[in-house]
Amino acid sequence: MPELPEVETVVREIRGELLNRSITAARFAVPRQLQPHTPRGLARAVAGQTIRDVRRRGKHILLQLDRGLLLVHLRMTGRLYVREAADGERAHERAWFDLNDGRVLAFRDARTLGVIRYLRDGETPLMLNRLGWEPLSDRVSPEELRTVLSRRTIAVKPLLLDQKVWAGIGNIYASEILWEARINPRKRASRLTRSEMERLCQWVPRVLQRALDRGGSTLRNFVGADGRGGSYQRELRVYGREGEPCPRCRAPVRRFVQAQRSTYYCPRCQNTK
DNA sequence: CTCCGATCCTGATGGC
DNA sequence: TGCCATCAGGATCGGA
Repeated sequence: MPELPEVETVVREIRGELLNRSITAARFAVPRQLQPHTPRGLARAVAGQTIRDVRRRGKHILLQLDRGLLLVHLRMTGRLYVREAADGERAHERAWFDLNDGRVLAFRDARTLGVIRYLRDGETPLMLNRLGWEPLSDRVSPEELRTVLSRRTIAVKPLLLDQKVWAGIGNIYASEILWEARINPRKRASRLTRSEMERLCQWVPRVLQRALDRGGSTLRNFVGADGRGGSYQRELRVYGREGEPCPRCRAPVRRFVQAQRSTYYCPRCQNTK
């Protein structure tokens, strides 16, 4: 599920169910996902604390507790939702936070690449403090972007996946953003023209906001916290559409691999060398 | 610093 | 049906 629009959707869905509930107990199935904590240590740290706020930074979900922050990163296949304890486990659940209203905050993650951490008050790990701009709330000028990109020889598409630039963009929206901005995904970041940087600053928030408005994208039967899933996947312009006509110029969409990830683009309208 | 590739995992899918 | 290769919405690590 999880790029910024999907993570934000999850946060909005679970927020109301978690605010002012307290965690009575917690259990964890995969110790590796908790490092450097142990399952017992983490359970002891959060038990008895009340959830005061639920928010997002980049792709991280942050639960503000009385004395610290519970951080959840969904990575590739993680999902986070509240269910009735009596309903029983769903497939691949890896962590459970019992709430004082008889429900459970469950973390489901088939590939177990997701991460759960507890940060005591004042503790800010590299994970969080290296993150870049928040796309929906930080206004970024082309000049600021140019400063950040000046020494980056990496291609612009993998650059968008670098969370130290903008935090929250993932593989789907990177392709979508570059299609909207008509930028060649292979172009080196430092070589973008002034106009391309302007378009990037415009389209990064626009694409993510539009996806958020639709509740995010749901691919391969993954669903959001409430089990309904978003609808934006139907509106993806190029991602997953190899061979289909570009919605702008009808040229066939192409797929190729950059930094071990698929990139989709239109060779005609994004051919700016 | 920046970069690139390998790596961590499991499950779904498609070809034979 | 079974087997195998490939792919997957992410991020970190080590070496160059």
